[in-house]
Amino acid sequence: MENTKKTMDTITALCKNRGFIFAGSEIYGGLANSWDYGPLGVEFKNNVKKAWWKKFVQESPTNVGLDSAILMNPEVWVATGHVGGFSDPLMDCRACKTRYRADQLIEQHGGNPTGMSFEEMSEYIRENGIACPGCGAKDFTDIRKFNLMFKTFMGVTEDSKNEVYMRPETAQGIFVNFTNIQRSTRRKIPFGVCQVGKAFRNEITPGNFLFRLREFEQMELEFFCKPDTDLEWFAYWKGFCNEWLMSLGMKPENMRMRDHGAEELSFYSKATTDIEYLFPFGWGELWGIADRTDYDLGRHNEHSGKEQSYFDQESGEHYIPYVVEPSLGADRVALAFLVEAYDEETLTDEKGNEDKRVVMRLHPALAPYKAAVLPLSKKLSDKAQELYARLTDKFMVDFDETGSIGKRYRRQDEVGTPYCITYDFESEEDGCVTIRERDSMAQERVPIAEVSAWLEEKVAF
RNA sequence: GCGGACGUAGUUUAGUGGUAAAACCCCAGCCUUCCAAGCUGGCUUUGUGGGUUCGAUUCCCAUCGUCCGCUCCA
Repeated sequence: MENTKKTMDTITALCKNRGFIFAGSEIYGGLANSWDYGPLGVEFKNNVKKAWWKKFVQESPTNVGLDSAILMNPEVWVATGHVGGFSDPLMDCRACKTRYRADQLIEQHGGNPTGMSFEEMSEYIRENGIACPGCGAKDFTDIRKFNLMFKTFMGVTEDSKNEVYMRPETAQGIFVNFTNIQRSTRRKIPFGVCQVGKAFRNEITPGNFLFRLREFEQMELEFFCKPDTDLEWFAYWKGFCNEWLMSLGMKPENMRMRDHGAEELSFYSKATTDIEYLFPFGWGELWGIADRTDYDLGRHNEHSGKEQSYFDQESGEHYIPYVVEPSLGADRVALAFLVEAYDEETLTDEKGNEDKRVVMRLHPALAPYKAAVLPLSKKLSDKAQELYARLTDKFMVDFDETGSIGKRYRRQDEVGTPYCITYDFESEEDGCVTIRERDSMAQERVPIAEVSAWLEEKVAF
C-alpha cells in the first residue's frame, strides 16, 4: 500500500505548486540559489524555528536568547580570522580543468603554506614542481582569491574605509555580547545563548534546493562552560539535538552521527560531530556540534583588549569559558522535515480502483495549517465560516469550499494539514462537526463548542 | 568560477523555419450529503537579449537559470 517516492524534483514542484517555496526573483529570470518562502512556507519555517526556540530557550533552565546585528564592526572578522582566513586560495589545472586549493596541494607535498601569500604559494608550487594530482600536468592558473564573505558599504560612499561584511555566521554576535549577557541576566557558568538569524556566504557551489544557500538562516546555541567540562557538555548537547529532531518526526534510520577526523577538524575545534540526514541526494550535514574551546572568546579577549574571562565564585578562579556550539541550518532542517514528511500513498477502493494520494506527514507542530474548515456544501458556508473565524483566534486554519469534499481533503493532505473539520447538514441539529485525521483518515464527531479545545490538545507540542 | 547536460502553460510533456498543443492543476457556473465524480466555459506557455532570415519557439551568439562533477559548509 505504501509507495514512497522521494525525489528533490517532486518535492520542489510540490513546494512551488502549494506556496511553500518559490524560486527567488523568478520574473527576472531568477537569482542563483535564492528561494522565497511562500505563504505556507513561512508558516512552516516559523514553526520550525518556534519549536527550536521552545526547546532550546523557553524550556531550558540555562539558555537565553539573542538577536544580534547582521552587520558588525569589521574588526570582529579580523579577530576571528575570517578576513584573510576565510578566503580560499583556489587555482585550476589548465589541462584537466580540476580545481584545487593551493594550500592543500602544498600540504600534501609536505610543505607548510601557513603565512604564505598567494604569490608565495604559486612560486612554491612552481619551484617544487608540484603536479596536478588528477592528470599529472604542471600547468596551473594563477591563484584567485575567493573570499566567502559578502561585502557591502556603510554610508553612502563606496569608500573602502566604510567596507563592512555581512556576517558569515551568527555565532560572533553571541561571542561579542558574552559579557553583556552574562552580567545582565546574572547567569553563572554553565549557560547558553541562542540565536536564530541570517548568515551569508559566497559559496563556490551552492545548490540542492534549500540545502546550500548563499543567504541562509542558522539556529545556533553557544554554550559556555568550565574549561574541563567541555567534552561532557559536548556529549550532552549531541544527544539533546538528536532527541529534538526525533520528537518532530525525523526517523532514526534517516539520521546518523558522524565524528570529524583529526584532519577534518577546524583549526579552532577540539571535537566536532555532524548530525547528518539522508536526503534524496545523499547524506548531508544538518547540525554541526563543535567543541570550539576558548578560541572565540580568547581571540576577542586579545583583539578587543576587553576582558572576556569569567570569575567563578565557587572555585575562586578566573577563566575564559569553553564553548560547545550546536549549529543548525534552519533551511536545511526545514528541507529535511519536508523530505521526511513527503509520502505517496496508493488507495484502493472496494471496486479495486487505484488512486494516488500525496500526503505531507508533517508533525502537527510544524504543519502550516493546524486544521481546515470544510463545509460539506456551499449552502453551509456561512455557518462553517463562523467556526473558522472562531478557530483563527488560536490557530492557523484554512477554509476551503471549492470542489468535492474528497478533493479538498487531498489538497489539505498535500500541505500537511493534520485535521480537516467538516461542517455538514447534521451539524445544524446535533451541534457537532466531523474531524478527519490526515494520516489514518479516521473520523470523529466533535461538538462545535469543543473543537478549539480538542484541537489544542491534539496539536500541543 | 571551470567542465558536461539542459531550458515549451502552475506541473508533466508533444510539436514546427510560416507567430503553438495535450493531460493534470487552477478559476467561474451547474451539479454534488464525507476521500482527486460529471457537464459547460475560462485563465495561462516557447527564460532573457541580440544575430541570420521576408518570417525564428525552431538555426547561431551572448546572457540568466537549473541539474551533475570539482570545491566549500549550517
